[in-house]
Amino acid sequence: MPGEEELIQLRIEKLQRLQARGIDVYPARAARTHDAIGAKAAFERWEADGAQGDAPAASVAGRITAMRDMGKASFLDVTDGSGRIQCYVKKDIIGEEAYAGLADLDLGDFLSVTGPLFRTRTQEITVEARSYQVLAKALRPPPEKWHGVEDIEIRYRQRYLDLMANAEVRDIFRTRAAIVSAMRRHLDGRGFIEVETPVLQPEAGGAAATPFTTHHRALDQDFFLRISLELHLKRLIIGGYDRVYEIGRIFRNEGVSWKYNTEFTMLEMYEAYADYNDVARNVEEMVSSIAQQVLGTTTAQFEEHTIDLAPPWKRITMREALIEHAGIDFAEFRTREKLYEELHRRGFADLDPGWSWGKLIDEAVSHYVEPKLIQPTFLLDYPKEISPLAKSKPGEDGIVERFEFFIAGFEMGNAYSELNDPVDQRERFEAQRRLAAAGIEEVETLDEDFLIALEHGMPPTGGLGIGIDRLTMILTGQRSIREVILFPALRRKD
RNA sequence: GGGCCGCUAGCUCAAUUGGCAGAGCAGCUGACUCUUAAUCAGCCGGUUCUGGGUUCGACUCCCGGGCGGCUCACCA
Repeated sequence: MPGEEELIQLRIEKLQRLQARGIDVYPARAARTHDAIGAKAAFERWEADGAQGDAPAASVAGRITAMRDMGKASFLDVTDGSGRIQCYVKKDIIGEEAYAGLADLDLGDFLSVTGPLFRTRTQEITVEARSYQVLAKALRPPPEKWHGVEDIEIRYRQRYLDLMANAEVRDIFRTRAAIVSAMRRHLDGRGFIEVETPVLQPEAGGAAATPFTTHHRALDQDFFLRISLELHLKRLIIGGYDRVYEIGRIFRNEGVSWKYNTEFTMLEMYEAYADYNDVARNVEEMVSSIAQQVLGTTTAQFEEHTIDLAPPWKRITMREALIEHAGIDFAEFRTREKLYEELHRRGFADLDPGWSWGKLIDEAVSHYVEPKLIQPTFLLDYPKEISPLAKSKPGEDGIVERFEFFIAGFEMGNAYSELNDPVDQRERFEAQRRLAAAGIEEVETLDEDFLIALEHGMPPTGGLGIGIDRLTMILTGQRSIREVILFPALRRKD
């Protein structure tokens, strides 16, 4: 019979047969004494203790992931969150009726099996079923047992099938959770407090990106989904917390690619009385500590690269890096026009004449430098025009105390000695506004409410943002950000 | 948004030059009381992403549309 509809119909008929026998196919409670791994461990302990007396018994519960029918005995594989355990159902032991009932079970159903543990001839620890209980009937067939789900569209749209079929995928998201957990431990251990700030904001600031907009009906006012966490966290520093962080989702209404997802998770942390050098030390310690806890080592394999995350990481200024990798000393091209001309001469095709000097430098760095930064590297001292929230570097005109750090050639995070001079900050916002009028750059919007906060006084502060998705990519060796986001943004399919 | 590639059974994949749309897994029937990608025999299963066109004949060629991947652009 089976097309999809027929397969579903057959399962519904089985469900109805079970119900006709008075069986609750979706019971509220499950008999369960051990998870799969725990049951095996219990049996091994009993063996290690000399196998005295009766073997331990267990109730295990999980999804039926394989059935091997031998006629008057069957083997079922039951898989739960801990792993897989085999169950042996023998007609002589379980009885005629219960054995016949196996016919109404399907791959994908949830089942609880109860009985003593034993080792089969091939030494596999197995539950010898004395009884079983249906926990939930599945109406659709699971993915194919050997190849699993390979179709990328199914994997993303129906992630549960991907997780069901592909253990490596389950591991990636466990690792992601472990990364975030280790990150919290690191920060909590250093006296940072975790806070939550608004996702819906009247101004979306803290980054140069296009926000999503929405409308609040009761307030009859438009809101933006946040594009960074920065400005609210600084308000908390102003309020008197010395160390704050937030791990939160942010949203940018821009293109998607292997390294950009529409919504992504960022850690931002702010530390009063620290500067960007202090932040850099904290970053390398935190990331290497996370790797040690999650991977058991401070090296990570990413494509063909072995990444060494142990501190200290390389530090190089943007100017030095451009000299080293491109032979351009931007000190020799101090104006926008000269730099534009030089890059144009070098074959940059898509330069916009409206771009600022800083934006042009950024462009050159993206092209010449970033792909070379395979081992963890702090790229220091950015142009002021593209860093409106960072403090100027003393003695260096047009440069601010800012770094981005790179691993495997792409950006992981961004940090500054935060600008705390409210007059300077206002001028920076105004300069952004002028840039927006002159060119096509995405710019920071002026946030008057934030400026008022700054005018109340903010201590010298070091701040940082890290893309958690990207860090997870590095630590799990994944080439696409969609492989580390459970439900990546996809176009709706109708 | 541009370019390139992909879409065939529930899943994983075939299909020669344009010539009857196939296999494995899953499912169904039967055999089998220690199997584990169980095995053996038989059977069922298709809007070939979608809408047009060319042709005696289209999974295959042409045009439009959808979704996805890669890439470029955009983007901290």
